[in-house]
Amino acid sequence: MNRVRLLVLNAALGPLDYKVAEGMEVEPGSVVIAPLGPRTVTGIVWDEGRLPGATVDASKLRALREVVAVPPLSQPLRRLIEWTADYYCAHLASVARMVLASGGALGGPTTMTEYRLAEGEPEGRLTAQRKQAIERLSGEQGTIRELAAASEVSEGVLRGMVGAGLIEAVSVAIDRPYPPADPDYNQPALSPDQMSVAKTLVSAVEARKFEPFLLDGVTGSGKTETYFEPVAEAIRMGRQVLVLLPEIALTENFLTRFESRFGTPPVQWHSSLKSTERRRAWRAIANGSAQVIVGARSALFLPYANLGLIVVDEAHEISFKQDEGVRYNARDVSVMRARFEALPVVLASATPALESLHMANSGTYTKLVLPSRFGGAQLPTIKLVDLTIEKPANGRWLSAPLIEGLEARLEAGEQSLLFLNRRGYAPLTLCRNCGHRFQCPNCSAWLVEHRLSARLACHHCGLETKPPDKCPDCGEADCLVACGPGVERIADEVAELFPEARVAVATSDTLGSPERAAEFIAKAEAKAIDVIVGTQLVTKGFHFPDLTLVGVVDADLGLEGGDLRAAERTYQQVAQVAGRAGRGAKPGEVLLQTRHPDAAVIEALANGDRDAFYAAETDARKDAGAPPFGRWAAIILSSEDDREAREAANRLGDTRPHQDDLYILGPAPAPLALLRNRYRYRFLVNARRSANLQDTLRDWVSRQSFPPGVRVGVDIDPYSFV
DNA sequence: TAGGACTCAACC
DNA sequence: GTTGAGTCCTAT
Repeated sequence: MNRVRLLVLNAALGPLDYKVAEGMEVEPGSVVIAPLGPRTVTGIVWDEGRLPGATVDASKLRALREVVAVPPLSQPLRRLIEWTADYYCAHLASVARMVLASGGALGGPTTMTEYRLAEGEPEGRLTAQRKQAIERLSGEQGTIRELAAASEVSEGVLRGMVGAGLIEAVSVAIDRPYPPADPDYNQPALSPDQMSVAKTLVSAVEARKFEPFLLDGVTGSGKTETYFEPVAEAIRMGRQVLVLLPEIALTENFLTRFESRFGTPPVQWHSSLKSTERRRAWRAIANGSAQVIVGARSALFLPYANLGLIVVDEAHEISFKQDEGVRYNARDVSVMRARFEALPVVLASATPALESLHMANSGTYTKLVLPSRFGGAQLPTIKLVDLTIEKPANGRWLSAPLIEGLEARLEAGEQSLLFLNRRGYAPLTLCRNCGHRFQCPNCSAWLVEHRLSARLACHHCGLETKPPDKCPDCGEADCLVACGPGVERIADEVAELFPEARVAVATSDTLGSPERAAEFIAKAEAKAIDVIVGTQLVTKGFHFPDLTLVGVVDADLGLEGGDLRAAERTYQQVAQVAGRAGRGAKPGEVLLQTRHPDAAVIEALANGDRDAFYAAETDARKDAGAPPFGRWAAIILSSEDDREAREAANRLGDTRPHQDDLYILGPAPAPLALLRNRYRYRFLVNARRSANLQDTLRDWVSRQSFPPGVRVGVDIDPYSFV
């Protein structure tokens, strides 16, 4: 082969042809560096004939610069890249970028220099900056850039400290191997149900062929221990396993359980890995030496050398859907990857997405059921508290029955969990004098007061400001009033009601890092916390045996807003958080505060009638032509200039396709009409299953050209409708 | 008339 | 996406 076609890692460029230099060995999947104009680009040698484009005259071809010293991307992975780009209307280059996630992992040196504080007491006087660095960097090691971020001191100051001997350089080998996991380290005792499910999955791993499973097990049924058996089998066979988790906050719990089963923690992959760890993990994954990889959705696209099993835990979680860049759903792409790689994939959940359940019920997925809790624990009883009758006091959010429940648990020395899916103290802050509402300047959203960090924060763009002393509108001092509850406010209310109770707030603000999550779990397990007040972060994964009361502060919250999956999400969240109660010997109780006790979802939750909920939801989806019976897509146009965005959207609207199997709504201002300083307009597309949705959208959007400031994003199977 | 702001096409 | 070339404009 002396002429090759490259997929170059540049979204704006189509495939480019090159000639292979004399003596250079390439094959499909080879990662190469190619000259491009005065620059170079990274590219992947692609299969002949699979990247369409005009053929360039041989005389114009330039020679490839070099072949990067990493294993070529496998054929199944190349098919997955093509499928993902095609299905989600994304650029091949953007998908390929996710595979080569860590540019630094490609070639490069085998050792890296990291820095840490030098041993011994620093001598002489220290500047404030240096002092701060010394205080904050204790126990830290990383590149100068990482240390600068950790200490909030500039890189220049740190380099100066290296020169002064206050910080020392350490050489770290990138390819040092991970300790091997022992499949027989600690075989747990499984229930008969678990054993039968485990056996099925182990055989599937041995069979080395594509088979999707829905592992449908009630909360506390021991799904993790069950799927550890096929994981062990894959390790014995020398094959790799990928376990996808929806949130980093859940990783800590998983790591502990994994280590006690296999004797060593798995390899981790997530966005906050340090660059050295990232390179190390990437290379170990690509050369096959990493055995079990636990990661967030981005781990799905890594170039596994020898994958034998994929597990998607808490597969119903919407955080598997990526809402920026390539808008893919890791749950669905996992199944496709398993298909291309010919291996089993397990979607595990206590509250499966309707789509997954539908696939299982129609026989496309093999359904495995764990119907009861492990160790004889009972599912909790669920009671409704009708807030229209049991009204909390003015400015309070906890009803009398819930307060009584808390009191009883405190007296019995048991733990309680209050769930409210709202971070911060209050969702809205206003001026009592003039009514001024604090709004994010970059987004159409209120600023949320966070008292723990004394900030007003926008949950959409990350803006944080100090709460002002006086109203910016009318100038009145000390006039800020909080409107509505957030978890911090609920925690305050509990502290006022029970001053002796030890209350902990559990949100991404307080448990953001693995260390803090671990600290929280340790404290909760040691019963150093009486009442946990948390957001959706506490709805899954946690296992506290003495937690016997779960209070859902506002069961209706998820039903508001125009989300097409609102009912399902409410059901899942409440069912999951209810599942935290009574996981040990003592039975659990769940109190749902609601203003709509007659709503179908709430009734199904109260009666513990999952089938009724799914049946009602199935009917509703059928009527609406929603998944799995029809399909949705969104097109979002955005620009920093409102008029430009609106005009582009209107022009696109004028050329909309007219088809019987496709309904197009819009354009309309997106529910979040301003996000990160960009004005947004949206189309919603509802398609029958018979419609060729992607081709139609691609054709529609590509016929039009947009001004450079306008971004057009296509979202297939959207979850977020903002 | 040098230099800045901007547009545009090519990159294999 | 990035770059260099080309065009137009303006401050000196």
